[in-house]
Amino acid sequence: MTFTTFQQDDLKNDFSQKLPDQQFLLLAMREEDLKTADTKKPNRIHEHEKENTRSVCLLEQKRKVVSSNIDVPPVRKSSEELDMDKVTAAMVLTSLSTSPLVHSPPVRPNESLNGSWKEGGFVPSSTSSSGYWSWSAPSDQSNPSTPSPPLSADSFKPFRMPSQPDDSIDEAETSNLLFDEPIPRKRKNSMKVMFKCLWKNCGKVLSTAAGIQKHIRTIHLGRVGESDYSDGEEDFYYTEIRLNTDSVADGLSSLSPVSPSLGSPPPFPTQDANRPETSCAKTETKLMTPLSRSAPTNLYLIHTDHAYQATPPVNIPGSTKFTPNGRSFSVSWQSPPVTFTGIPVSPTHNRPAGTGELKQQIHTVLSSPPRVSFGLRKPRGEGKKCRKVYGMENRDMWCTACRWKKACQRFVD
DNA sequence: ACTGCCGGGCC
DNA sequence: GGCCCGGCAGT
Repeated sequence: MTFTTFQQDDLKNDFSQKLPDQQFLLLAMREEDLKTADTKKPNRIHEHEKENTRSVCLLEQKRKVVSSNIDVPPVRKSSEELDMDKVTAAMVLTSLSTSPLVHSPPVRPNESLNGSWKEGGFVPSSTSSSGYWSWSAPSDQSNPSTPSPPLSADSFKPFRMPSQPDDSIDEAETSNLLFDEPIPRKRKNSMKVMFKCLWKNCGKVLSTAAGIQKHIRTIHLGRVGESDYSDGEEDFYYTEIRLNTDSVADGLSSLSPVSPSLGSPPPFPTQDANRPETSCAKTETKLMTPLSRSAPTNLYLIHTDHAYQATPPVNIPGSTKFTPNGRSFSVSWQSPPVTFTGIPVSPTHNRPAGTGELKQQIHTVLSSPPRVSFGLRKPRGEGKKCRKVYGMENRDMWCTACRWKKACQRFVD
């Protein structure tokens, strides 16, 4: 499997020729978009969980647009259509980018593809020149007998994708969304989706997202009394696991993008011909744009490493590093039956505000426990301290802590 | 430069 | 544990 890195300029032009034979997904965001997303308070993701569904719907809608172009390749979209794409893409990006957990966008083929699906999958779209969605056409059809769309309804999973509903999205800020389709289509019924707890030393696997969330909530987050309440934090600590019963690893996952200019966390789309799913890794920065589709046998785990993260990124064999515009991110993958897990970053990180520069990298890590990085140092006390109040000359009046150059105990902030 | 205080050493 | 201080980092 290979991924290709595109520069911003590539996206503006027809880059279809540059597409590798394999699937890939490329998502581009404007720098402003990323900044916007970055400056949002992490906690906000917890405030709009109910918007998750909306995010998913938007994705589907977006996908629909894509598919609509499939059969009409070189035809340019109408301006109205383009506008809609813009809006939709912006909304999707925004909502997804704020989601710490990157789940692949569920898409219902029947609805989103307008019946234009062909057995082989997507047909190259000419819309790439418009900076929108673009799919690469699979070169072969792995399963002619199953002319179903790559994305099946039964694979739709209501992943929670916290979004920010009240954040108006400026169409003008919408950037490019480029998708690519995995070439080979996978057979249905060969995958089983499970949810694995990423909590350190846990690894509990449950069959439902709700179950794993509840598990995390009650067991790890200690929210016994509010087991029914979810603020989305538990999303950070579990990942989707695809258990493949098929030995053939023809599925590919796509990867996506990143803001060429900012190096945002690339959305991570993976595609499953039959079971599109979303595998999302949340990041507190909300920069992650989780547009993922998974190949039947692959599950990607995305991890974003911020400058403050203490743990260095882990690269595993079969990974690729992108360096769009100097900003890099890497993606790792493996063939089935290996499972990728997106490692979420705790939303509770102590992160400096206004992180304009997003030094981010996306990594896929195998079975990595959730990593949580804390601020190295607690915020400096702002109030008066013994030293200031009494002065150096009255050092004997200082509290003990101050005398010992420890955190002041008398004038606690 | 000043200040708060962490991390660590010494007793 | 008490005491002290080098040094980092925020202001």
